[in-house]
Amino acid sequence: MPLKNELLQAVQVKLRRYGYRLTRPRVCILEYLVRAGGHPGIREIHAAAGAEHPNMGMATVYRTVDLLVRVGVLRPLVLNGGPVRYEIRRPGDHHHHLVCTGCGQVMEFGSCNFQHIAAEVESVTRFRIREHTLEAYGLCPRCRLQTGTEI
Amino acid sequence: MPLKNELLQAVQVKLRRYGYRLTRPRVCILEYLVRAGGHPGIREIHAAAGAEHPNMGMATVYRTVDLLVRVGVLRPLVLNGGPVRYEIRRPGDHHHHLVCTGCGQVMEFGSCNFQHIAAEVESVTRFRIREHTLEAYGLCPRCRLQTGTEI
DNA sequence: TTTTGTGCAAAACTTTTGCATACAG
DNA sequence: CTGTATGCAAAAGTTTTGCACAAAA
Repeated sequence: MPLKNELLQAVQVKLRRYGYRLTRPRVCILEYLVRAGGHPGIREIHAAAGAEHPNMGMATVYRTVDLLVRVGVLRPLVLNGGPVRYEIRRPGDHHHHLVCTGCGQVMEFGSCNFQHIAAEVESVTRFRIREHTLEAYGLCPRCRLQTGTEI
Repeated sequence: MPLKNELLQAVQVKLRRYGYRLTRPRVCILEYLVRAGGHPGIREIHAAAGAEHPNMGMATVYRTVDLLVRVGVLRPLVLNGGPVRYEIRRPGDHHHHLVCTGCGQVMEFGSCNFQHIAAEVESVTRFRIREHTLEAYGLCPRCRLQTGTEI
Protein backbone atom coordinates (compact mmCIF):
# COMPACT_ATOMS: atom_id res chain seq x y z
CA MET A 1 0.00 0.00 0.00
CA PRO A 2 1.80 3.16 -1.22
CA LEU A 3 1.72 6.09 1.19
CA LYS A 4 1.24 9.73 0.29
CA ASN A 5 2.36 11.66 3.27
CA GLU A 6 4.41 11.60 6.43
CA LEU A 7 1.46 11.25 8.77
CA LEU A 8 0.47 7.98 7.15
CA GLN A 9 4.06 6.79 7.26
CA ALA A 10 4.15 7.55 10.96
CA VAL A 11 0.92 5.68 11.51
CA GLN A 12 2.22 2.69 9.62
CA VAL A 13 5.31 2.55 11.80
CA LYS A 14 3.14 2.81 14.89
CA LEU A 15 0.87 0.00 13.75
CA ARG A 16 3.79 -2.21 12.79
CA ARG A 17 5.15 -2.01 16.28
CA TYR A 18 2.10 -3.93 17.44
CA GLY A 19 1.94 -6.28 14.48
CA TYR A 20 -0.91 -4.44 12.77
CA ARG A 21 -1.07 -3.76 9.05
CA LEU A 22 -1.84 -0.66 7.09
CA THR A 23 -4.60 -1.80 4.81
CA ARG A 24 -6.61 -0.04 2.15
CA PRO A 25 -9.69 0.60 4.33
CA ARG A 26 -7.45 1.97 7.07
CA VAL A 27 -5.69 4.27 4.63
CA CYS A 28 -9.02 5.52 3.26
CA ILE A 29 -10.29 6.34 6.73
CA LEU A 30 -7.07 8.07 7.72
CA GLU A 31 -6.89 10.06 4.49
CA TYR A 32 -10.45 11.22 4.98
CA LEU A 33 -9.79 12.30 8.55
CA VAL A 34 -6.67 14.19 7.51
CA ARG A 35 -8.31 15.77 4.49
CA ALA A 36 -11.59 16.78 6.16
CA GLY A 37 -9.94 17.64 9.43
CA GLY A 38 -13.18 18.06 11.38
CA HIS A 39 -14.80 16.00 14.10
CA PRO A 40 -16.78 13.35 12.25
CA GLY A 41 -18.80 10.59 13.85
CA ILE A 42 -18.90 6.95 12.81
CA ARG A 43 -21.60 7.45 10.19
CA GLU A 44 -19.78 10.32 8.51
CA ILE A 45 -16.54 8.36 8.46
CA HIS A 46 -18.30 5.40 6.94
CA ALA A 47 -20.00 7.49 4.29
CA ALA A 48 -16.91 9.48 3.31
CA ALA A 49 -14.35 6.71 3.44
CA GLY A 50 -16.81 4.34 1.79
CA ALA A 51 -16.92 6.66 -1.21
CA GLU A 52 -13.23 5.95 -1.78
CA HIS A 53 -13.52 2.28 -0.97
CA PRO A 54 -16.94 0.87 -1.90
CA ASN A 55 -18.33 -2.03 0.12
CA MET A 56 -16.53 -0.94 3.23
CA GLY A 57 -18.70 -2.29 6.02
CA MET A 58 -19.64 -0.53 9.23
CA ALA A 59 -17.87 -3.30 11.11
CA THR A 60 -14.60 -2.33 9.48
CA VAL A 61 -15.13 1.29 10.42
CA TYR A 62 -15.84 0.39 14.03
CA ARG A 63 -12.83 -1.88 14.20
CA THR A 64 -10.52 0.58 12.49
CA VAL A 65 -11.54 3.55 14.59
CA ASP A 66 -11.17 1.46 17.71
CA LEU A 67 -7.70 0.39 16.66
CA LEU A 68 -6.61 3.92 15.82
CA VAL A 69 -7.80 5.14 19.18
CA ARG A 70 -5.92 2.35 20.95
CA VAL A 71 -2.62 3.15 19.24
CA GLY A 72 -3.14 6.84 19.94
CA VAL A 73 -3.72 8.13 16.42
CA LEU A 74 -7.28 9.24 17.03
CA ARG A 75 -8.90 10.93 19.97
CA PRO A 76 -12.53 10.19 20.78
CA LEU A 77 -14.63 13.22 21.53
CA VAL A 78 -18.15 13.71 22.85
CA LEU A 79 -19.70 17.13 22.41
CA ASN A 80 -22.93 18.18 24.04
CA GLY A 81 -23.93 14.64 24.90
CA GLY A 82 -24.03 13.68 21.25
CA PRO A 83 -22.53 10.65 19.51
CA VAL A 84 -18.82 9.92 19.76
CA ARG A 85 -16.74 11.82 17.25
CA TYR A 86 -13.10 11.44 16.36
CA GLU A 87 -10.22 13.71 15.54
CA ILE A 88 -6.66 13.14 14.47
CA ARG A 89 -4.21 13.47 17.31
CA ARG A 90 -1.33 15.63 16.10
CA PRO A 91 1.89 15.50 18.10
CA GLY A 92 2.37 18.59 20.24
CA ASP A 93 -1.09 19.90 19.53
CA HIS A 94 -3.30 20.86 22.43
CA HIS A 95 -6.66 22.44 21.90
CA HIS A 96 -10.22 22.56 23.16
CA HIS A 97 -13.64 22.90 21.59
CA LEU A 98 -16.19 25.63 21.33
CA VAL A 99 -19.59 24.43 20.19
CA CYS A 100 -22.48 26.52 18.93
CA THR A 101 -25.63 25.18 20.54
CA GLY A 102 -27.64 26.77 17.74
CA CYS A 103 -26.14 25.34 14.55
CA GLY A 104 -23.74 22.77 15.96
CA GLN A 105 -20.59 24.16 14.40
CA VAL A 106 -17.40 23.34 16.27
CA MET A 107 -14.41 25.63 16.62
CA GLU A 108 -11.11 24.96 18.29
CA PHE A 109 -9.19 27.16 20.66
CA GLY A 110 -5.85 26.79 22.36
CA SER A 111 -5.99 29.07 25.39
CA CYS A 112 -6.19 27.12 28.57
CA ASN A 113 -4.43 27.99 31.80
CA PHE A 114 -5.01 24.59 33.27
CA GLN A 115 -1.60 24.19 34.87
CA HIS A 116 -2.57 26.16 37.96
CA ILE A 117 -5.86 24.35 38.39
CA ALA A 118 -4.16 21.00 37.86
CA ALA A 119 -1.55 21.70 40.51
CA GLU A 120 -4.18 22.72 43.01
CA VAL A 121 -6.47 19.79 42.28
CA GLU A 122 -3.55 17.37 42.45
CA SER A 123 -2.45 18.60 45.84
CA VAL A 124 -5.96 18.44 47.25
CA THR A 125 -6.98 15.08 45.80
CA ARG A 126 -3.59 13.34 45.57
CA PHE A 127 -4.54 12.29 42.06
CA ARG A 128 -1.95 12.55 39.33
CA ILE A 129 -3.61 14.33 36.44
CA ARG A 130 -2.64 13.20 32.98
CA GLU A 131 -5.12 14.79 30.63
CA HIS A 132 -8.02 17.14 30.58
CA THR A 133 -10.74 18.29 28.25
CA LEU A 134 -12.42 21.64 28.18
CA GLU A 135 -15.53 22.36 26.19
CA ALA A 136 -17.33 25.66 25.87
CA TYR A 137 -20.91 26.00 24.66
CA GLY A 138 -22.55 29.11 23.34
CA LEU A 139 -23.95 30.83 20.30
CA CYS A 140 -22.02 31.81 17.21
CA PRO A 141 -22.53 35.34 15.81
CA ARG A 142 -25.04 34.19 13.23
CA CYS A 143 -27.16 32.21 15.71
CA ARG A 144 -27.10 35.11 18.17
CA LEU A 145 -28.78 37.24 15.53
CA GLN A 146 -31.35 34.62 14.59
CA THR A 147 -32.58 33.95 18.09
CA GLY A 148 -32.92 37.66 18.67
CA THR A 149 -32.21 37.23 22.36
CA GLU A 150 -28.80 38.84 22.27
CA ILE A 151 -27.05 41.92 21.04
CA MET B 1 -48.02 12.18 45.44
CA PRO B 2 -46.65 13.35 48.83
CA LEU B 3 -43.27 15.03 48.69
CA LYS B 4 -40.46 14.64 51.18
CA ASN B 5 -38.12 17.49 50.57
CA GLU B 6 -37.76 20.93 49.09
CA LEU B 7 -35.88 19.80 46.03
CA LEU B 8 -38.80 17.63 44.97
CA GLN B 9 -41.22 20.47 45.65
CA ALA B 10 -39.13 22.73 43.45
CA VAL B 11 -39.10 20.13 40.68
CA GLN B 12 -42.85 19.75 40.91
CA VAL B 13 -43.33 23.48 40.49
CA LYS B 14 -40.98 23.45 37.53
CA LEU B 15 -42.81 20.60 35.85
CA ARG B 16 -46.19 22.17 36.50
CA ARG B 17 -45.14 25.25 34.62
CA TYR B 18 -45.00 23.15 31.47
CA GLY B 19 -48.06 21.08 32.23
CA TYR B 20 -46.13 18.03 33.36
CA ARG B 21 -47.03 15.92 36.35
CA LEU B 22 -44.97 14.60 39.20
CA THR B 23 -45.71 10.90 39.10
CA ARG B 24 -44.53 8.00 41.20
CA PRO B 25 -41.86 6.78 38.75
CA ARG B 26 -40.55 10.32 38.44
CA VAL B 27 -40.37 10.69 42.19
CA CYS B 28 -38.56 7.36 42.55
CA ILE B 29 -35.97 8.36 40.00
CA LEU B 30 -35.45 11.78 41.55
CA GLU B 31 -35.23 10.38 45.07
CA TYR B 32 -32.63 7.91 43.95
CA LEU B 33 -30.57 10.58 42.25
CA VAL B 34 -30.73 12.82 45.31
CA ARG B 35 -30.00 10.00 47.72
CA ALA B 36 -27.14 8.38 45.79
CA GLY B 37 -25.79 11.67 44.55
CA GLY B 38 -23.34 10.15 42.09
CA HIS B 39 -23.23 10.08 38.34
CA PRO B 40 -25.32 7.07 37.37
CA GLY B 41 -26.10 5.93 33.85
CA ILE B 42 -29.45 4.79 32.51
CA ARG B 43 -29.01 1.19 33.61
CA GLU B 44 -28.10 2.14 37.16
CA ILE B 45 -31.05 4.47 37.39
CA HIS B 46 -33.37 1.79 36.10
CA ALA B 47 -32.05 -0.80 38.53
CA ALA B 48 -32.09 1.46 41.59
CA ALA B 49 -35.35 3.26 40.97
CA GLY B 50 -36.94 0.00 39.82
CA ALA B 51 -36.24 -1.46 43.25
CA GLU B 52 -38.57 1.15 44.75
CA HIS B 53 -41.11 0.88 41.99
CA PRO B 54 -41.21 -2.62 40.49
CA ASN B 55 -42.20 -3.01 36.85
CA MET B 56 -40.77 0.33 35.92
CA GLY B 57 -39.83 -0.08 32.30
CA MET B 58 -36.72 1.19 30.58
CA ALA B 59 -38.94 3.32 28.37
CA THR B 60 -40.15 5.21 31.41
CA VAL B 61 -36.60 5.79 32.56
CA TYR B 62 -35.56 7.10 29.16
CA ARG B 63 -38.58 9.36 28.96
CA THR B 64 -38.22 10.63 32.52
CA VAL B 65 -34.53 11.36 32.27
CA ASP B 66 -35.09 13.10 28.98
CA LEU B 67 -37.82 15.24 30.52
CA LEU B 68 -35.74 16.13 33.56
CA VAL B 69 -32.87 17.18 31.34
CA ARG B 70 -35.19 19.34 29.25
CA VAL B 71 -36.58 21.20 32.24
CA GLY B 72 -33.09 21.66 33.61
CA VAL B 73 -33.24 19.39 36.65
CA LEU B 74 -30.63 16.94 35.40
CA ARG B 75 -27.39 17.51 33.58
CA PRO B 76 -26.17 14.87 31.13
CA LEU B 77 -22.54 14.00 31.45
CA VAL B 78 -20.15 11.91 29.39
CA LEU B 79 -16.91 10.88 31.02
CA ASN B 80 -14.05 9.31 29.14
CA GLY B 81 -16.16 8.45 26.11
CA GLY B 82 -18.39 6.19 28.18
CA PRO B 83 -22.19 6.04 28.32
CA VAL B 84 -24.22 9.12 29.20
CA ARG B 85 -24.55 9.68 32.92
CA TYR B 86 -26.73 12.11 34.81
CA GLU B 87 -26.38 14.32 37.83
CA ILE B 88 -28.77 16.56 39.72
CA ARG B 89 -28.34 20.19 38.82
CA ARG B 90 -28.28 22.16 42.07
CA PRO B 91 -28.90 25.90 41.87
CA GLY B 92 -25.72 27.91 42.24
CA ASP B 93 -23.51 24.86 42.11
CA HIS B 94 -20.65 24.82 39.66
CA HIS B 95 -18.19 22.01 39.56
CA HIS B 96 -16.12 19.81 37.31
CA HIS B 97 -15.04 16.20 37.27
CA LEU B 98 -11.87 14.34 37.97
CA VAL B 99 -11.89 10.75 36.76
CA CYS B 100 -9.49 7.98 37.70
CA THR B 101 -8.62 6.11 34.53
CA GLY B 102 -7.64 3.14 36.64
CA CYS B 103 -10.69 2.38 38.75
CA GLY B 104 -13.22 4.76 37.25
CA GLN B 105 -14.04 6.66 40.41
CA VAL B 106 -15.26 10.20 39.87
CA MET B 107 -14.50 13.16 42.10
CA GLU B 108 -15.74 16.68 41.82
CA PHE B 109 -13.79 19.89 42.13
CA GLY B 110 -14.79 23.52 42.02
CA SER B 111 -11.66 25.42 41.07
CA CYS B 112 -11.87 26.78 37.59
CA ASN B 113 -10.66 30.18 36.48
CA PHE B 114 -12.55 30.03 33.23
CA GLN B 115 -13.64 33.67 33.18
CA HIS B 116 -10.39 34.88 31.66
CA ILE B 117 -10.34 32.18 29.02
CA ALA B 118 -13.98 32.79 28.22
CA ALA B 119 -13.45 36.51 27.73
CA GLU B 120 -10.52 35.90 25.42
CA VAL B 121 -12.25 33.21 23.39
CA GLU B 122 -15.38 35.33 23.10
CA SER B 123 -13.48 38.32 21.74
CA VAL B 124 -11.59 36.22 19.23
CA THR B 125 -14.50 34.11 18.01
CA ARG B 126 -17.42 36.49 18.56
CA PHE B 127 -19.27 33.60 20.16
CA ARG B 128 -21.23 34.24 23.32
CA ILE B 129 -20.23 31.52 25.75
CA ARG B 130 -22.96 30.20 28.02
CA GLU B 131 -21.56 27.10 29.61
CA HIS B 132 -18.45 25.03 29.80
CA THR B 133 -17.33 21.67 31.03
CA LEU B 134 -13.92 20.71 32.28
CA GLU B 135 -12.85 17.16 32.88
CA ALA B 136 -9.57 15.95 34.24
CA TYR B 137 -8.28 12.39 33.88
CA GLY B 138 -5.60 10.77 35.91
CA LEU B 139 -4.81 8.15 38.53
CA CYS B 140 -6.06 8.15 42.08
CA PRO B 141 -3.53 7.46 44.88
CA ARG B 142 -4.47 3.79 45.10
CA CYS B 143 -4.22 3.16 41.34
CA ARG B 144 -0.89 4.99 41.20
CA LEU B 145 0.50 2.44 43.62
CA GLN B 146 -0.95 -0.55 41.84
CA THR B 147 0.40 0.30 38.41
CA GLY B 148 3.81 0.86 39.90
CA THR B 149 4.65 3.45 37.29
CA GLU B 150 4.52 6.42 39.63
CA ILE B 151 5.82 7.62 42.91
C1' DT C 1 -63.35 13.80 34.39
C1' DT C 2 -59.77 15.03 31.51
C1' DT C 3 -55.38 14.63 29.96
C1' DT C 4 -50.86 13.18 30.79
C1' DG C 5 -47.96 9.22 31.89
C1' DT C 6 -47.02 4.22 32.27
C1' DG C 7 -46.03 -0.51 31.08
C1' DC C 8 -45.62 -3.60 27.70
C1' DA C 9 -44.21 -5.18 23.30
C1' DA C 10 -42.70 -4.28 18.83
C1' DA C 11 -39.85 -1.64 15.88
C1' DA C 12 -35.85 0.89 14.75
C1' DC C 13 -31.31 1.64 15.29
C1' DT C 14 -26.46 0.77 16.87
C1' DT C 15 -22.61 -2.03 17.88
C1' DT C 16 -20.37 -6.54 18.23
C1' DT C 17 -19.26 -11.15 16.73
C1' DG C 18 -18.30 -15.36 13.74
C1' DC C 19 -16.54 -17.00 9.79
C1' DA C 20 -14.97 -17.78 4.92
C1' DT C 21 -12.23 -15.17 1.91
C1' DA C 22 -8.91 -11.47 0.64
C1' DC C 23 -4.67 -9.52 0.99
C1' DA C 24 -0.41 -7.16 3.41
C1' DG C 25 3.99 -8.24 4.59
C1' DC D 1 3.16 -18.43 2.18
C1' DT D 2 1.35 -16.98 6.86
C1' DG D 3 -1.45 -14.73 9.64
C1' DT D 4 -4.01 -10.44 10.00
C1' DA D 5 -8.03 -7.87 8.19
C1' DT D 6 -12.22 -7.57 5.55
C1' DG D 7 -17.04 -8.05 4.15
C1' DC D 8 -21.05 -10.05 4.99
C1' DA D 9 -24.66 -11.58 7.83
C1' DA D 10 -26.35 -12.76 12.15
C1' DA D 11 -26.56 -11.70 16.94
C1' DA D 12 -26.63 -8.78 20.78
C1' DG D 13 -27.56 -4.59 22.75
C1' DT D 14 -29.69 0.05 23.01
C1' DT D 15 -33.22 3.47 22.25
C1' DT D 16 -37.67 4.84 20.36
C1' DT D 17 -42.49 4.28 19.33
C1' DG D 18 -47.54 2.90 19.54
C1' DC D 19 -51.22 1.92 22.16
C1' DA D 20 -54.57 0.42 25.83
C1' DC D 21 -54.87 1.26 30.49
C1' DA D 22 -53.59 3.76 34.91
C1' DA D 23 -53.48 7.67 37.59
C1' DA D 24 -52.43 12.85 38.52
C1' DA D 25 -54.69 17.04 39.02
